[in-house]
Amino acid sequence: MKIATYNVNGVNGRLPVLLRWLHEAEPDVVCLQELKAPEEKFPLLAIQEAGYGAVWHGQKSWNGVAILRRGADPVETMRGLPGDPEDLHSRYIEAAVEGVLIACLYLPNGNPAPGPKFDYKLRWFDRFTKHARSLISKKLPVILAGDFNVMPTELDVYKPESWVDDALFRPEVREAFDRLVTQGWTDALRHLHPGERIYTFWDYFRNAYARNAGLRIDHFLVSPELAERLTSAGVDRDVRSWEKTSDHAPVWIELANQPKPAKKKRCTARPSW
DNA sequence: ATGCCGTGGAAACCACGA
Repeated sequence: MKIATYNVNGVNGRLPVLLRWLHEAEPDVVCLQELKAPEEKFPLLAIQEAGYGAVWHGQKSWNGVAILRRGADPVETMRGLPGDPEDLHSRYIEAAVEGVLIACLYLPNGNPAPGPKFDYKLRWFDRFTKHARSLISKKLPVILAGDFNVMPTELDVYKPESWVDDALFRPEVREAFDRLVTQGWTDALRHLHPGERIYTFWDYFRNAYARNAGLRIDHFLVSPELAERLTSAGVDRDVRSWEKTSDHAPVWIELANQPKPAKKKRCTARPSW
């Protein structure tokens, strides 16, 4: 199973790019962020014609998240991050696909920092971490995928020294990411490519893509049993060079099919009592 | 390194993004 996450930066403005990439990459599941479209303007028909079912949580102008599934509709299990009824941003949606719980998130940017937007980011992160705790404690296969708006380490930034005061790289945010991962999640891209420079975002200006002045901010965190099933992971960075493209590139992981239940073996171990 | 580009929405500029 191939699962992707892609901050499209406007699902309607980006529709030709999205459809071309779906056709070429053929992911089984896709988490989208920054739809920038209200509920009724999600391009369901075009996505269905491309062979995907979808659940989405839209919002006028900003934010918006969706989960696509090839050949069927995802089974939605939650929309909106729990923990604050006052928070109306569409930044979280969750669905079940073939026994895997997929959480699609768009964590707040948080700039300028310090300030109210940064405070909101930290509060959102805290709520998300609480929810992630409840997911991992269920011992089910879970994937947290999306735009986390965090570079976890210096390796994830083209020029770390110029980002230390930024809301995407400040110590509070990196520490929050650490606390989350420490619950038992595996950062899939980093796990399979330790020490490698991997970017998922390049600014539109200053020729960032050509200079490879990038950031790794789109992540896959997988639960322990899925970590064992990881076979590969990567970034479709070429998509970033297309016309009218997003400033993010699609990121993906592949999971081995669930191993068939082992044949029952005679238990040779002694009972512990 | 400062939103230098890009999107969406409202009103020919503004909010927002990272």
